[in-house]
Amino acid sequence: MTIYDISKKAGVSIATVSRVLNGSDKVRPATRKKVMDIIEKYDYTPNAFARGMGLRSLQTIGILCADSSDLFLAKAVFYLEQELQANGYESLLCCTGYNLDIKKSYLDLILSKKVDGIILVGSNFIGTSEDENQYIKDISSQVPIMLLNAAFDYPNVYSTLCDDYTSMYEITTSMMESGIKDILYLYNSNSYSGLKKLSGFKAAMEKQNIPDYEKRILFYDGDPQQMDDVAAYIDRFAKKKPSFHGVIASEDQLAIGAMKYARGRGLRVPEDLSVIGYNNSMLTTCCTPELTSVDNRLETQTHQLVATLLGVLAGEEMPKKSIFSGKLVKRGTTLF
Amino acid sequence: MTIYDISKKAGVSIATVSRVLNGSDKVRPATRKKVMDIIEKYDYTPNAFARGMGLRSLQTIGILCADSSDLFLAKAVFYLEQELQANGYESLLCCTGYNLDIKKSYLDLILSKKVDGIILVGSNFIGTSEDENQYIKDISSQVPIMLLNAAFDYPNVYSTLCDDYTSMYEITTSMMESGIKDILYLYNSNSYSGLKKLSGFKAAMEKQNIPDYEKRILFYDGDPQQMDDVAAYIDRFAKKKPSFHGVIASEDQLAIGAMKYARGRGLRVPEDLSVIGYNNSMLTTCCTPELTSVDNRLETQTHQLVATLLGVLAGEEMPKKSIFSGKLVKRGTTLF
DNA sequence: TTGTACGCGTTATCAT
DNA sequence: ATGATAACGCGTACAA
Repeated sequence: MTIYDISKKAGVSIATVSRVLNGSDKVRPATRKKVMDIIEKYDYTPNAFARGMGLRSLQTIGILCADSSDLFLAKAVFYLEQELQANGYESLLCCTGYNLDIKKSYLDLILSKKVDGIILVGSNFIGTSEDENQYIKDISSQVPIMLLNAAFDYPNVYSTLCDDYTSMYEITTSMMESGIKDILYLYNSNSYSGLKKLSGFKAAMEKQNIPDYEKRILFYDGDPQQMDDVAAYIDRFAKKKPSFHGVIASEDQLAIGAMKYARGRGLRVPEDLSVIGYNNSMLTTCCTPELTSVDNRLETQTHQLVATLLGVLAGEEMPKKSIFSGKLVKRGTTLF
Repeated sequence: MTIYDISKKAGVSIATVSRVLNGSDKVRPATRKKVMDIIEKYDYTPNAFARGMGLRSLQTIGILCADSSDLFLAKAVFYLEQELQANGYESLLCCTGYNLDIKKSYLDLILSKKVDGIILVGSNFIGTSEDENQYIKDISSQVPIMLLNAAFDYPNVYSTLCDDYTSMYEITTSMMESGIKDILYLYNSNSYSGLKKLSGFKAAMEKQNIPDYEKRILFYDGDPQQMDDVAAYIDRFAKKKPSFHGVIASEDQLAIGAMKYARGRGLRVPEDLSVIGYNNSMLTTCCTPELTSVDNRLETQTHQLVATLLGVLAGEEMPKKSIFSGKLVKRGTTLF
């Protein structure tokens, strides 16, 4: 069934069928009904490829993320897909892994599929050097690039993120005000967001003139899903480095690892060790006591991101950068 | 840049350019090089829509799942996307939710985008009645339908799954052999897989002639991510119904809820209460003690599913049903 | 080995 | 309001 077949059976031209299909108001109700009847009778659906060719678009957005099974990224992808779906767009998902070169090549690939826009999910797509981000500049001329949880200032690149710096500054300060000044900062990513969090922690420490706080900054280089490895890593650190009575982690998974460490040492949480995670994932309610964590308003972010994208595609001028503040969700691993 | 521009600049016809592009061997090396140089010089990429029209395919597979942020489904989607990507296919992701009518409409939608095949991720796409599954029959004539973690016998429908019935039968039997006969079975889904698990449990119970075991079968109707609600639900059950010293859950999340229940009651796990989960998700290592669970070999399943799909698309005859046995991963919540 | 010409199914631009 | 027709860019018989 093609538009020609329909037009013939309905006794009109293909132009009229096309008008009916695309809801043009310049068609007589009687004609519309006649055409619609035939369309429904033969269960006709326009050919997507031909349609894409005419419209230069298949109403598709490319979603790139390093690992869609990651707790945080999976939720982001889910929200994004829902929002896009609700607005008539399909989602082309592409999991790139964390290697930069592979990311680049996938970006080219997805671009060749003629997507209307590209969403880069997670701050690991943005590096610190101009050089690392060149690949984004290269493609931004072709389609709008949306960044979730990262920021990069460049034409046709739009950023939506949570103010991780301030969140981290505030929770660090809160913990110090509760009396715990020797805080271990545990992180595992030097992504855009990862570095923002780290500087938030540092700023809070310096504000309170905590000496040698850098010695309590610990980078974990393994798989964060291996909680036991995280725990063992902290344990090794604890054996020779300065003591600590609080842990702030850049991710809930790492915080869970810290709780495992505490349990292994016979330390009570939160009495002997306070712990704060980040992302407010479902893990926070899986452990005992439940984990205090930072909610980075992912759903708000994804909603705003898609709204911005739709605006851009409609030719409107949209904000280049949308920042939301995070929110501390207090549970059982902290005293305050 | 179109194929015409390239052909003109290279001094050949578009047919030759097309041949070079598609790796035909019927083109002289010198000509190939000449064309390739121009292509690279102008960074030419064929228009995907026009290409799709000619080939009647855009090398795209539709992946449908109820909720891509679900721990299990997210991992499945991730593995699938990786496998497809590695074989030159893109993934069109579509999250449908659990409502049947919505699933149907999304299926039509994704079909209209001319995907080469459709993967239904998760057993919730298959109902018990013929009527519920009619929508699958309707579309199976158009593209191959791949089922992950479910089975349905129909032309052009291929199933890949784990033998949940046997897994559940075996772990139930194991727990009984360890001395625990009063086992609470906790589940939250009547999907294909959910019912298989349930009958595995029942069969094991009947085999050992356990009286009144049905009274210890508990259906939880809420959000499984709310561990506290699960715990409270079990607690209410425990107050008036027969006692139990073991819990087998159809999902890790429910098992975590059971552990929360135990902690609330002051019961020791596993001394006072044994617990087994299902899916072997990352949650198993987040709790204390770590959760014994069933690994349903998701990666093996996804690998096989994609292999089967590729075979079908290549016109080969492939197995209609691939079943893998599960594997019990013993951790700290069981005595055996 | 290479080129010509047509088909693919739409949308868009003109006339009418 | 409706129709005829020209793009759109590529793949591919078929011809050379």
